[in-house]
Amino acid sequence: MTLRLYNTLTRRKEEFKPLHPPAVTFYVCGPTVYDYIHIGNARVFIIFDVIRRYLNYRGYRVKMAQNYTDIDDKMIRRAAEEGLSVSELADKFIAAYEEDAARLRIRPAELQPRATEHIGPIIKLISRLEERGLAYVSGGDVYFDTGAFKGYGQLSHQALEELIAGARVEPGERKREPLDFALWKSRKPGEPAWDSPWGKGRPGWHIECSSMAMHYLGETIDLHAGGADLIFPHHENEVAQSTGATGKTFARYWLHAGYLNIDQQKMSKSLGNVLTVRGLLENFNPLDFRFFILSAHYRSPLSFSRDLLLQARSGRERLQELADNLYRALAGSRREAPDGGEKLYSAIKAARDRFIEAMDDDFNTAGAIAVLFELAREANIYLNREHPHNRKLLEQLLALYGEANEIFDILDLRQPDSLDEELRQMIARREEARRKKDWATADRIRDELQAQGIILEDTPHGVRWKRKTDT
RNA sequence: GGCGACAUAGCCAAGUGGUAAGGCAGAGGACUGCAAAUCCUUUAUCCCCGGUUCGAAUCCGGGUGUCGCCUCCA
Repeated sequence: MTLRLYNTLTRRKEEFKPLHPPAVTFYVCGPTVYDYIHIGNARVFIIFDVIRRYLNYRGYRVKMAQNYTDIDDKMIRRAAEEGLSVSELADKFIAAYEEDAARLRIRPAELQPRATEHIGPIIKLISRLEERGLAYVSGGDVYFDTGAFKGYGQLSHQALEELIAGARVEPGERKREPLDFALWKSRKPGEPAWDSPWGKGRPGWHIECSSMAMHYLGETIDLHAGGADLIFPHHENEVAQSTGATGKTFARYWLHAGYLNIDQQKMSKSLGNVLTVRGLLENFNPLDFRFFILSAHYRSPLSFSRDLLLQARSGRERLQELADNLYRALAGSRREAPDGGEKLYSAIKAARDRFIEAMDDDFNTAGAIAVLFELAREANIYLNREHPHNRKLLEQLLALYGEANEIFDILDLRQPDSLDEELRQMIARREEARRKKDWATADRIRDELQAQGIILEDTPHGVRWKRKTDT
């Protein structure tokens, strides 16, 4: 089986062939750290977190870099508003990002470079472009000469003339052609600045990603990813700069995540419909959000609403319920207990194959999740029927869900924790009342427990408790 | 205006030539003192009109609708 993925550059699904397997180099455009991240940002980071984990699962050794843009116009503006220096602002929101990402179970990339810590390599890259006649100085600024680079528009699949027709020039820019973009911006009063061959100034947005990607991952990287709105101009410009400087392919595969929409519209600051991760997590479980994100294909637009998230939660809880029950059953399981025959073992094997098949097809997470649900039904049937349970079978089931969870991270897989002595006694007293058919007492105790966040379920195999999930 | 994506049951959603996965919600049933969980059953003229094909949700053409990029934006 081979992994196929959709490459924005060619607009088709291609077989994934890294340059130096099993090594894979993967660059993801990270946040500009001028504010808390919103749930649309979170979608992108979750998706590429999952893709990266899946590649590792498939035996690749992924080296991932995700940058922090800690210097640009938005940073400068926001810092002024907050009364902070640009670097203080960056520190604040990098810390906030790390907190949010951790709560969403996004694993940090191996490399998390900051633009301001790589001014040297950035300047070197600009110089290379200058030497090759692809950059020019105008005022104190340096611009990329898009007209001099053959192949501009290859990623966004736009003809140069069409792009020019739509392009605008901001006041104060000194570029020759509307599509040219700043590699280096000369210092304005009060702005942070670094020394350079062109005088004091700061890097443009696009050059930092090219520079850091090549600095850490090499001049040709395997995967480059980001949100769909980065295709143009950001990634187009990265292609131009990097290929322009080295003459080599910059990124072999470009992956782009679809938008997360609210009210049928793209979420954006200007529309005022932004929901931050912090705001979301005040009311929702991070795992429900991950599950929600993974229930759609990563390239499709996805609508967000409270209702849809609640729908996702109900589904996720079914899988969580199964996982908890498997662990509970494991505690009382025996090696020689009935395992229901070959049927379930082959169902587990088939599930693993189909899971991989779905994920190999351009990371079809929705299809892969469906496999987990189908196996869940088989597993539930077994859990309801047999007692005690066969240890080996339970272990194999848990192994399968464990593998899937190592990629998706949508379940809490854990041994059941224990209850306080007091609560245990309440349950025992209720059992006693039930034996005496004293339903009033039994129900009163059940209500009391529920008030303390403990939900009781009377199953054919005895009473079972679980903690009420938050939010 | 240019480029592009999408349109599958009440809702979400997978599915690129062989006759519609999965989830949520609903209905009925089993189990249960009740509840919960679970299991069983049940819900689709695949946006419209043409065409190609023995056969199309899937391919082609034309509509209609929604969204996006072309400007900072994940």
